[in-house]
Amino acid sequence: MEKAANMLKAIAHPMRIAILNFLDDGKKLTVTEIHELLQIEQSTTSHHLGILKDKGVLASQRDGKNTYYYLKHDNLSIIVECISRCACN
Amino acid sequence: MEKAANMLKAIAHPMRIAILNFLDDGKKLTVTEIHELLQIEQSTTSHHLGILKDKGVLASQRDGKNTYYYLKHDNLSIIVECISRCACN
DNA sequence: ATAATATATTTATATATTTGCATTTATAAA
DNA sequence: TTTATAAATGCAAATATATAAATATATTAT
Repeated sequence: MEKAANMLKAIAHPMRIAILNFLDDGKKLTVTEIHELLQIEQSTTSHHLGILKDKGVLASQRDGKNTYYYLKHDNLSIIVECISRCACN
Repeated sequence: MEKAANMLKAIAHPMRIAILNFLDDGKKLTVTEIHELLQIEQSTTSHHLGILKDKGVLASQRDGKNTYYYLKHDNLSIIVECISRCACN
């Protein structure tokens, strides 16, 4: 329950929800790609990704200079989708 | 997206997840019932319920001296269920 | 080894959250 | 009107979080 709260807390941030939206369908993106897509500082991006990874929301995989981040559990997309729907009224 | 983040942030707390677990299947509980179930202060309970209501997660309905709280959207249970499953590994 | 690029970490500051206690408001019963 | 019960609010201390800037580390190419 504590862990569930920490995962949700990690997700519950506009930037991080935006990141998760980019990572649906098993997509894998690098820190730089995300930092360019979201137009936020590289270090801030890395920090957010670190939080998501630390709390078990994302996993990462290094390939040369790049680190690819992706959803650790496919169904986490459902949460974002579901909350977005609920938020629309 | 901002609102979705706020709803998630409201949910993302151990006590509040516990509250939502009690409120599945359209159940309605009073502040006192929840405060006794969770063994936390009445004011703390009320505060948490206020946050959940303010962010659109719960709704309330007064009946005499009691105020009943319940899920505003049935499918919010899914989020708690889903995150709990993901948190289990 | 050096330079270039991609990530990660550290640090400092600002801001927000949690919690319990004391108090207040609202409703019902005596 | 007074009393009892239920819920909400204001306050303060402790704790946690967000952000950006600067710095550090890792990897590849020259």
